[in-house]
Amino acid sequence: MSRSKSPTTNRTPAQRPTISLKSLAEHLGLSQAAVSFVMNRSPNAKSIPHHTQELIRKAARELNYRPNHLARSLRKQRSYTIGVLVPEISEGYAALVMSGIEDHLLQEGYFYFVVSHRHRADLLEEYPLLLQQRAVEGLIAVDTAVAEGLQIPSIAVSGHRDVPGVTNIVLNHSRAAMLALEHLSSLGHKNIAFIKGQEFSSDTVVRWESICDAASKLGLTIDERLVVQLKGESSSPELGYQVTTELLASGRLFTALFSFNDVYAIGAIQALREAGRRVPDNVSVVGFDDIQSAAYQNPALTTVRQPLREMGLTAATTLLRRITNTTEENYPKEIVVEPSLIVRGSTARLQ
Amino acid sequence: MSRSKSPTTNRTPAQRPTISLKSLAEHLGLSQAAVSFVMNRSPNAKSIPHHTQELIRKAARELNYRPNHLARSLRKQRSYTIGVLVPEISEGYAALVMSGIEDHLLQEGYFYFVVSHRHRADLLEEYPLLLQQRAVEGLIAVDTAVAEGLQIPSIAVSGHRDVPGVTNIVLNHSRAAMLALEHLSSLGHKNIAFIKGQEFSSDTVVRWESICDAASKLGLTIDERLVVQLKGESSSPELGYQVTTELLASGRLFTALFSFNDVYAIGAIQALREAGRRVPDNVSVVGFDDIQSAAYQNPALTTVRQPLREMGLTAATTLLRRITNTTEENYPKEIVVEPSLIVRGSTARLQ
DNA sequence: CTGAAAGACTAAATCGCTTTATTAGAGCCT
DNA sequence: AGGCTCTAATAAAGCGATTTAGTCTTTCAG
Repeated sequence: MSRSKSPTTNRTPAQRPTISLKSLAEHLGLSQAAVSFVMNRSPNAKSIPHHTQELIRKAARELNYRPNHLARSLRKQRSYTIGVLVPEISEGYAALVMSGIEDHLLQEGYFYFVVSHRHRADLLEEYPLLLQQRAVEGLIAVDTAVAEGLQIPSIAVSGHRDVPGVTNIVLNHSRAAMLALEHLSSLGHKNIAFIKGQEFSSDTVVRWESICDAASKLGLTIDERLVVQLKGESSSPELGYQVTTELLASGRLFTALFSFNDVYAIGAIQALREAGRRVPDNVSVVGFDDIQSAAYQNPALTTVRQPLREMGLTAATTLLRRITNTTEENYPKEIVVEPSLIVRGSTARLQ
Repeated sequence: MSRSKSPTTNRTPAQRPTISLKSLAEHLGLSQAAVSFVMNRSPNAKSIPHHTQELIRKAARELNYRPNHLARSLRKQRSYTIGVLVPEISEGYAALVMSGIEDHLLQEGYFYFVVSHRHRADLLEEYPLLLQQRAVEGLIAVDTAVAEGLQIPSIAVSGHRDVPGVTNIVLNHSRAAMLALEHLSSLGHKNIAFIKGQEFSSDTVVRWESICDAASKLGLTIDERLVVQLKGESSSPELGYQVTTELLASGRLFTALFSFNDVYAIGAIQALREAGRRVPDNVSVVGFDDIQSAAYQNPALTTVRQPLREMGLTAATTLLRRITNTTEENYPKEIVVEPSLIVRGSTARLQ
């Protein structure tokens, strides 16, 4: 199959085929058990003399022994694998959370499967089952409403459903809304337009409620005619462009716009610009999330930052703790993380 | 553990614990073999009467039988799992390729592990081995120089190393360079600055060579003093900002800038703007990749588009073909994909 | 009435490991 | 000599499937 060009220069161990415990044991003239004990530094190995242990390790190295993880998982009933369920990989949101997740998991010797459901109900139902068939020890759902009744510890990042057995990692939404509106209000804005998230996004409802709350606390009134709702599966700036165009067409006056997220804010700014409205001179725009490119828009985007990487990290840490803690009785129901307002060039004092 | 609130309303099958083949067989009073035959629609099942088959399937459904994938993999020596090695899970390059990969893999019943090496040499060496221990049937390396001597079929997306056993999926770089330079040249630009990629990026060398080639074909001379090289691990626009600032500080005249990728182009535009140079009036900027936000920059970014999703898709398709084809003798060594020039607002005729 | 073929299954090996229980011998004590 | 403990291991069960090689009926042609 893989005829090596120069069999004499096999530098890396990777080049030689891997060997089973059985053949290693046979080669050594020892039992599989003995070898297993030593390789795993199991307490049972203490009766095996150092000399023999060295012999075993040496042979393992030379014959390139690498235990088959499948067999080990099956036997130990531990797969050291978890499942990550995201709406879509290519979105900035999921990618950032995932990178936080990965940091912790791989460090702890876990691997993970990623599956993206693209908001399809059938996949949303099927994937958790498939993952469980593959013996994942836990599940992290990102921006996804997980079904009830999972058999394994689960974490929802921005899941917003109170499901037994699931730890929710959520942003402090009232604070987030307050940060944004306070900022706009302090700049003198009163006529604020809003882009609401799609219905399938699990953040949509709570975010909107928080906005209404914050507005009333600040004495701002929300004009329903300045509120547009995103529709459709896509998560490209195009959507923000569309709804903003509609908003402009309606003719209602607004001096500020608070978008559901940065991506749509970017589309919105484009639409405003094309309509001859300058940002931030005529309209101030606030985004949400603080994705990488937010800082590099023109103008740079003022936004409510979600600590997405940290949320992923927290998700992973909490999940592993739940997996290794034998007592699952009082797992954390909710972990709240704090937003921060990043003021950049897309907002300015009302003139 | 999971005390169900209302045990009478167990709607979804997910709520009941899964059961083993053994217990299912016992419950039915049949052998495991018989059940296995039927569940897998194996040819051996043809001697089992329809009536019994139905009984088996019914019981499987009711008792929520879901075969343990670990056990199955171990026995069949097929894991239906592949490994994906990326530099970093970010919102840009890797995420797009991954979404292409995922599309095909999941559809075909494969799952995949993602690992990111962050350019660390130890991880680059270790991860392929760990993945093989986990019995992945193939490997896709994205923008990563894979080590030699893998025991499994492997695909490198923009890998640029001629490693036996690896199928390379590469962009037609000479065409890419030609597209960009032709465009700039036709707009009258002669003094073109270049941002070269970091040394660790596998595209860097071939891209630069293609640029030199194309330039000489077009009769353009490259002024070495207008070439800056990116340094450092980061892949944020900040880096592009920095090198462009240096470029400007050097005082050399240039009317166009070709960036290693869109992300750095975005940073570069920022730097140009802050230095009082207008894009595209004073300087035309061409990016590379066509990431999502490229279209929504201000000005919208002219860029050489890499079909990243398609490259991921091709990688997955090719890999699965290699896995299922028993004859690995003449696997494809290289698959070339074509770039396209997306002309937007960041380039203009020299004035 | 017999032998072969078909029908309806089953027993048991196997994948590669972990882990419990057991053993065989050496050394020491009484 | 017999009984202990300690050392240095090993045998074998088991994880949960798949799969090969049967076994026991029944049917049916000759």
